Amino acid sequence: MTSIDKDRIPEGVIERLPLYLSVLIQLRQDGCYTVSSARLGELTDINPAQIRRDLTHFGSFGKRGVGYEIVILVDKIQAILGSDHTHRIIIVGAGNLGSAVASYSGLRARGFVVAAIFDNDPEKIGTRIGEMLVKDMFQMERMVREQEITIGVIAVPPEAAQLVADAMCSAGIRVILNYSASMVRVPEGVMLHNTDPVRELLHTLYYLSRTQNVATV
Amino acid sequence: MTSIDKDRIPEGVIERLPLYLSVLIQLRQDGCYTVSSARLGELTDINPAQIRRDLTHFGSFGKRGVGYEIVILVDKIQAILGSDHTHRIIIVGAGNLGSAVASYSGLRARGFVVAAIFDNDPEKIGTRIGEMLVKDMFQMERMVREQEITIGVIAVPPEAAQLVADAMCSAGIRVILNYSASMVRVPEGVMLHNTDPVRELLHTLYYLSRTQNVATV
DNA sequence: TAGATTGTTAATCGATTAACAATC
DNA sequence: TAGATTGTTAATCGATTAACAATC
Repeated sequence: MTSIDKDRIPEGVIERLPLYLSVLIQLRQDGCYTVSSARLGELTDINPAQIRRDLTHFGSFGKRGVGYEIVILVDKIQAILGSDHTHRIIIVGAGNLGSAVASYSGLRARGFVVAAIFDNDPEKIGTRIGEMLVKDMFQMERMVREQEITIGVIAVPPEAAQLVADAMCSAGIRVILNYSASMVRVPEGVMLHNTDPVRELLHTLYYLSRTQNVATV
Repeated sequence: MTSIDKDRIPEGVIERLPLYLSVLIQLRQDGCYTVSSARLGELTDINPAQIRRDLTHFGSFGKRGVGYEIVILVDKIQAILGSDHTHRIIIVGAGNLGSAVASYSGLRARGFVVAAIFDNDPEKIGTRIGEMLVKDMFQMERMVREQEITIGVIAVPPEAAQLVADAMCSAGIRVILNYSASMVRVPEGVMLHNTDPVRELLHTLYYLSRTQNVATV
């Protein structure tokens, strides 16, 4: 009835774009030039019609009879997501989890650079993770403000998670990826991803106990 | 039209159950006894009507005019998911990522026990992660078979991920949680979760660049 | 009893998919 | 031209939500 939110994109579409991107980048590495929606569908377990429809929300990037040129599609999706330029992120927590995130090879490959890692443990401050010095937590707010960093990763024990989240929010962080075992709350306007790995295991457990076949995710 | 898959449960429902469970366990810890769907809705950012509807797929667990008794609901959801008993899992990869997963406090709390950690690096084999000895990768298959372990976590560098996945599948692992930066393929019947943290960052990036308000996830 | 909240129906909404004309 | 595959419409499907009677 209204014509206003004509170009609102369904959340599901946005969730699938990064998946397409992963596969496309892999294909590009493998030396492919074009890919059809049918092939993309195989690789992602997503219906080819859906892939085509998802993409048309943003334009028409393919050639009929041919398929999609991979480098073009990569560029387009990156532009849509805003990953066509580098994003600086901070990590709070220099334990195993923080170290794992910091050295995660997928970060750099997709345009994320770790600007700093913070901890409040005197034993960790000053040590190195890869080539990066662990900084004192009290420097976090200033650095986020000064360098206008918008993305923060929480990699601390559950007791400390909410405190860290609060500090991040007041410093101006706009996206938080929370890896701690505890759920945190953030003010309106801050985007929060509670990525609790166990939650996924539990989800899968349901299907395991029923011995059903399920699409891989 | 058909009456056969009358009690098929939508995937979305199963995905939300672990979230309800997390919140309920937290509430129980805080000393609460009952909770209404309205309150659960606030805590999870899910519509109360949806919560009630989700639960009725499995029975009616609440009291009208009162709400849900937390301990009962926790039990019920755990029974539905199959997390009412302990599950043994293995981890392959004893680096930072594997160590982080192994020492993740949320595992034990929700019924998962790390049965073993494997690596193929001689420098790591024999060392300890927490109280657990890192075992040689070549022992993995036998142990999985003998102890009938069904859940495996991949925490190795991307180059090794597919090899590890193959080994797990042939050993009889039925659920794989892949934390490596590379996508793996598994045979039909094995449930795979590619949990690529960067993919979530990319997804969120879209909303960041648009400065839209989005429900937290 | 009055107030609250569930369980459940029915309506809405939106996403997925099949199908096919357009076109490379 | 013939074959392939996109872009797009229209149909289907399923999930979300509002509303309310049941009942604690």
